[in-house]
Amino acid sequence: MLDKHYNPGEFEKKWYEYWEKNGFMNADINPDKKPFTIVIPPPNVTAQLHIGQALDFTLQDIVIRFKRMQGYEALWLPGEDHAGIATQYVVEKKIVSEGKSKEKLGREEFIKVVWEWVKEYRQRIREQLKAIGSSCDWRRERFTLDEGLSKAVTKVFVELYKKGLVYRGDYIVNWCPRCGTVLSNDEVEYEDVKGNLYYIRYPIKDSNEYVVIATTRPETMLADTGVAFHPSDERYKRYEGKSAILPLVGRELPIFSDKYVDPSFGTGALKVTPGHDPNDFLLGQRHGLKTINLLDPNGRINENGGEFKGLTIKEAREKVIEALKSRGYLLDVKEYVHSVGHCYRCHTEIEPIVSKQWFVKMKPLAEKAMKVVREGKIKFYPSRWEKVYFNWLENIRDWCISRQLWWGHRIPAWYCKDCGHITVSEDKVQRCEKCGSTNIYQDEDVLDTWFSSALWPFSTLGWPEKTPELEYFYPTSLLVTGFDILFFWVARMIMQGLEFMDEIPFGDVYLHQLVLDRYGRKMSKSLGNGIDPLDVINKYGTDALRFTFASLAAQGRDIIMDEKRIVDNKFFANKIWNSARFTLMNTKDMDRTFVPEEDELELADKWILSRLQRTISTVTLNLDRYEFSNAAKALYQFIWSEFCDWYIECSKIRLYGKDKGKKRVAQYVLFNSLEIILRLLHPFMPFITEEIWQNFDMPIESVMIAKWPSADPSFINEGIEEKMQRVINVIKTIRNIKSELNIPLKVKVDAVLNLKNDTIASLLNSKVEMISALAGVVLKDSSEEDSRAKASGIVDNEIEVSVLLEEGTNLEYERNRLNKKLTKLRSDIGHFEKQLENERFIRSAPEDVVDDARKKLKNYEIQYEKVKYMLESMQK
RNA sequence: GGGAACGUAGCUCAGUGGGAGAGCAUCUGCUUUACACGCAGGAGGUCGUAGGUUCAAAUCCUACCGUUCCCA
Repeated sequence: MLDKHYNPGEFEKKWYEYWEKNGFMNADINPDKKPFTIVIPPPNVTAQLHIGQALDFTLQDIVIRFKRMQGYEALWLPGEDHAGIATQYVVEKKIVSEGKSKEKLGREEFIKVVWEWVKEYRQRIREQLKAIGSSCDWRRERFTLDEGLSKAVTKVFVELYKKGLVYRGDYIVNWCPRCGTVLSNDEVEYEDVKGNLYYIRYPIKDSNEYVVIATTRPETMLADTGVAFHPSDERYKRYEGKSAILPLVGRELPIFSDKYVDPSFGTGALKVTPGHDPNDFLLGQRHGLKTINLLDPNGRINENGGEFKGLTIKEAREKVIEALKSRGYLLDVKEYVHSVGHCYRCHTEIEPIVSKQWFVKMKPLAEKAMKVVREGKIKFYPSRWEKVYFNWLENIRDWCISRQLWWGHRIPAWYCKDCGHITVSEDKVQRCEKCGSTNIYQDEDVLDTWFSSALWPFSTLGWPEKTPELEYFYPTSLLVTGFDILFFWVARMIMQGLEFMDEIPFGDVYLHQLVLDRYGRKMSKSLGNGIDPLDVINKYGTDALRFTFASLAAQGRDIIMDEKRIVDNKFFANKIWNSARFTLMNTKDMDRTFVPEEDELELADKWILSRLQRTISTVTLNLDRYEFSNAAKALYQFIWSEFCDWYIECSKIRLYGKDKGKKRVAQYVLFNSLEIILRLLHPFMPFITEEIWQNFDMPIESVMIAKWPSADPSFINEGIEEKMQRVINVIKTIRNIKSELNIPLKVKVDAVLNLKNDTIASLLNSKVEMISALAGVVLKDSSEEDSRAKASGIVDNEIEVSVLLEEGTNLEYERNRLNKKLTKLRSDIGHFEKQLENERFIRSAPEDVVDDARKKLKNYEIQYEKVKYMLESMQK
């Protein structure tokens, strides 16, 4: 027996264990079934899961449970990501707080400590995934640093190198001084920072003239190798071809023109620093300028900085400004807000530097990746993301993949100290492949984490081995992730899938929103506004959280997460719980083998079955389109406003009545409706549906492996729905009248129905019991004379209902009600009269629209007359 | 500077050419034996602004105002 209140904490864990023990979540190669595969976006092992990931995994689980019930061999492959830079950062922070440092520990020891961290957090993540209800096949769990996956990474690197798509070169890259590594362009976040614009005088060689240059980063002047202006800028034309003398340093700088320079910025003259600015780097390449690197690997000014050697960037800036000022070069300082790149992991300001790094040539890969989306082989949901995807790929630049970290896949490249040759190989290299020397060493750096996650859809299935799993489950069916990693991850998976599998990695990409707090702010540690999914689960239950996610997962870009929404859905779960409790209480004695004949079904039975079929098709259709919120809304509306509010209430008459034959028909419909509801609801609310299912002693051992209901159109009956709606409207009209007159619903009043014809009469006469029970009335024969005052309402053109009033009832309320109704009808009539008076409307609008307007006008006119008559007869 | 969105009831959002919708909040009345985590009934919007297209615009077009995100 079910408790009066829904207490999710009491059963959630139990059912997850039950599913796991019975292997319901496992997927195996099965030639008789079609596969449906999702690989999890592997969470970083840096921390436990946050609410955004809870959303991500909930949506995946909804789809995977749906597909599993539909009969697919549904594989949801779980795993975690080693997250190179991020994990190294958090572990480093931890050991520093313990008074240690990674340098003191050394590479090998440090990596050991990281593995300990990884072990702990992988376990935490697993537990959280289970708490959310994720039905993953845990036997297939993977980690990006697993042996097999590492082999895949090496193979991809080597093959791309052989194809010339991976190369090593000097280029301007983003360097994070805190992490001590370079980053890819995509790992840099730009932010407006308040700074200054410094106006510096650059003397012209062999003259008394000078140009003034404005810069936000005066310290980089030490590495200046040119001065530029816009070709059309008359102010500087005469200096073209001359040289400027770099203050403090004395180096000669060629002066030249280039369209890149913005004449309206600062003074229109630009100092060019190819070694420390990405745009200047390109400019320098175009004009053959020297590139000077100012920084040593520790982030301090090197010998190229002359007197400033040994200082950090920040210190150097102050000293340079001081020197410029004291030597008369600094003319002005103005406040200025400009955009500065920050490390996406530790938020330190990044330094553009020129350095030798490994890159992936992106253009050829990008072409193919665009093609498959253009041809519709990969579909984005919502589709507008395709534009963003194309925009990025069209402007793509080469991808810097080497990282100066210890934690990650070591770059499989060996340098020969004798001949300088680079040997790139999948196996450990002992001698230089060119000169045979053993005087070689492996690259110290590791690969960007995203380089390995780009292979995730096939490396997790066994690639580079030709496994049967790969054959069966690849390409995967769906990828669900946040739009924030569209470039980092989604696009790169598409490229690598096409390059190495010769096939797309997935057919559908669903990009969900980001979860914001209830004020629409991003959740962050510094704001302290993050929501821990486990807290929510403990408070309201997993199913309430999951249903909330589903309801909010619409086409918008954000999800505003207000705890109130979760509370609402906990109430919904309680409602479901109690409808099941009611059903259980009232079907204990039922014979489950009994199936009623069609003519035994009452209006309400046929109605709920018809509505149920519609709900099945609505939910199925919307899940097929990944329209989670529409599916959730359809379920909410059906369960609460139709099944509970109307069907259960109607069924009570028979369930509590004496007629055994009628009772068992109601039991049949009630039980079977609930059973279908449980199946439909299961992907959204797996725990409560399982708990209820098990209480009903169903023949199938878990709702999770029950079949997804398929809509049976033969049960859909518009005529029945319309009839039921009219009965409902009668009841609502009576309730409305009573409420306006302050008569409590349960106080029975006498009422009379005025019906236009026999068809209506026979419909309503058969529903007298229902109307009496649900509206709280005793229906009187309309032919009987009754001198009591009446309060009447129009249900529609053919049905009028009058409540007979006791002596002394204040009729003022009733008059107000009718007058309000009259005003409404008058405006309705006005609207359609106006429309129909318009000749052009009659001429141009489709016939059915015109007919419809005519019909409505006529109806309103009839009703208007009736209400007017009612009012007049009350006046007397 | 380039690109993508968004602006509808107090809040969160549905609604892609034919009379403005939902949930929550709010108001009123109810200890109705599944559920007060409930039941019933109300009130609440010139659909950001201004033009245009159309017989007809929340919906299509243009401009503007406001908000957000991505890229440089």
